[in-house]
Order: sequence, then structure tokens, then C-alpha cells
Amino acid sequence: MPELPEVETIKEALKKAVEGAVISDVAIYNRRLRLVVPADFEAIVSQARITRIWRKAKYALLTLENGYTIIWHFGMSGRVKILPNPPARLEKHDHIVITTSQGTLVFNDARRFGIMTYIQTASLSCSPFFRTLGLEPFDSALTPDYLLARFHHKKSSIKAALLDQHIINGIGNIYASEALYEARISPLRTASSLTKDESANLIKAVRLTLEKAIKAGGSTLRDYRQPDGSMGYFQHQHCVYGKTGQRCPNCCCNLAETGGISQIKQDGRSTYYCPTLQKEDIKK
DNA sequence: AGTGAGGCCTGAAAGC
DNA sequence: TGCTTTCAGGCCTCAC
Repeated sequence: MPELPEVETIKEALKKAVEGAVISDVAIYNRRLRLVVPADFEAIVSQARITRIWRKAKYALLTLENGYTIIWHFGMSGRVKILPNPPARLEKHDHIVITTSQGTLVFNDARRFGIMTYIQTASLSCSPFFRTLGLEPFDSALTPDYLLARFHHKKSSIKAALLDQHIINGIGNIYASEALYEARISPLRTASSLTKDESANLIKAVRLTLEKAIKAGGSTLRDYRQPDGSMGYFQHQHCVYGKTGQRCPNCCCNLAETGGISQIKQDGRSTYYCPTLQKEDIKK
């Protein structure tokens, strides 16, 4: 389930391996991803040099010398394998193999929620993928005032608001729970109830959580792996995610009384939090 | 306009 | 043991 730190890790690995390389061959074994891979994808990207590899929100972007950019999204189960040469044999769910002058990229995606497509580089910012995105977490424009303005009319929970890519980019289900815990804000609070101080704390918490996760190479849960096959390590630093019933790292509560970390459903998704440290009532 | 539900998809895990 | 059901979740579409 690649969120921002996982995509950042993938992007760095891609950059190291194939930035500056020329794409020599593209083989697509299953075009039916979340969006169908365009019929002319191979023709558009073949023989082009990859001039820049970067990330926006949860997308990895490979900008080509020929005026196009490859848009790559990993959905929930998307993995990249970086190999020195084209693989002799495909593994299950290997859908796309891109061979370059510096190595081969294999896109493996069991659930096929990922995306591989292209766009004219000049129209990137007005494309449907990026036009409505919010701010990057480390953008200096992400301020308490910005959050207050965006949260002002929101009746939904602060957890749901953090997952809304139109407000802040790159936060998924794991890091939403972790960031709210870091900020000691209950996920049950409505977004509009946040004070300016709490917004400031939340921004700090989001940045700290993502920074730590990036340093650890992301979280390896179920599907995600780094491109070299190794695991990320941030899951060992999770404070609340997946820790139902345990005592959180900053608590000295009596587990028999508090029940420890709670797991609840919000909008059909699991949320984890410490009811002792993340009280619902609003501090004045 | 904002919100919530449904759907896409597979495999692991839980339930019976 | 082996079948069926549930769960995981990013993000788009649709109905209210």
C-alpha cells in the first residue's frame, strides 16, 4: 500500500538506476490495470531518454526527452523490480517490463489498482491526475491557516480529511493514524473543530511521521517491498497502526481498564488510536 | 458542494 | 482438511 514514503523510496531507487537511460523496449503482458494502458504507450515511450525521475503525491513520474512523461501509480499492491537485464521468466502479476540502457524495470501488481500511462509534459499540471491535488506535505505553503481554511466547512472526520488528496498529498491509511497519534488528536474529531494550535501540531506531526518513514525506507506490510526486494522498516516504528489492544509507546495506562489501542472503522477503513492520549474533547 | 457508499482486484487470514 | 467469507485499501464514480 504505497503511500508517500513508499513512493519516495521507489522514486529514489528508480532515479539511481535509470535516470538518464534510454528506453529500448517495452513489453506489456496485461494492459488492464486500474486504467487500461494506452494502446500507443510502447510507441510513445520507446527510444526516449529518461531525463528526470520525480514524485508528486503518490505518483512516480518519468519525464522523457521527447516531451512526454510516464505517470506511474502503485495502487495498493504495486511493486517495482529493478533488474540488470530483462527477466528470463515472468513471475505471477508481472504486467509491464521496461528495458533501458541501464537496467530493466518490472511492474508487478497483484491487485491491478496501479496505473501506467503517459501525458504530454507541458500539460501535466492541468491533467485530471494533478489538477485537483492539494499541497505536498513539505510545501512551505502548508500552514495552519491553509489547513483551517480547507477544514473550515468540513463535517467529516479529521482522519477522512487527512486522506483527502485534494487537501494534503500522499497520506494514506497507515500514516493518517500515525500522524494523528503523533499530534495527540482523536481521529473522531471533525475536521472543522481543529484549532489553529492543533493545526500547527498536526502539520508538524505529518511531516515528522513521513520523514521518519522515508528514512526507514517505508513500511513493509503485506504487498509493499523496496525495488531491490528488501523490506522497509518503518512498520517497526508504528505507534498505533495494527497494534489493537496494546499499550501505546507513550502511555502508562492500565490495559485492563483502557483496553489499550482501539481499532475502529471510519468510512470503511481501519483507524487505530490511543483513547487515553487522543481524547475527543476539544482543548480550549 | 460536500459526503458517503460502491466498485475495482487478488491473496492472506479467519471462520465454519 | 477444505471450502467460504472477510479484510486489506487508493481513488474514481455515482447518488443523495
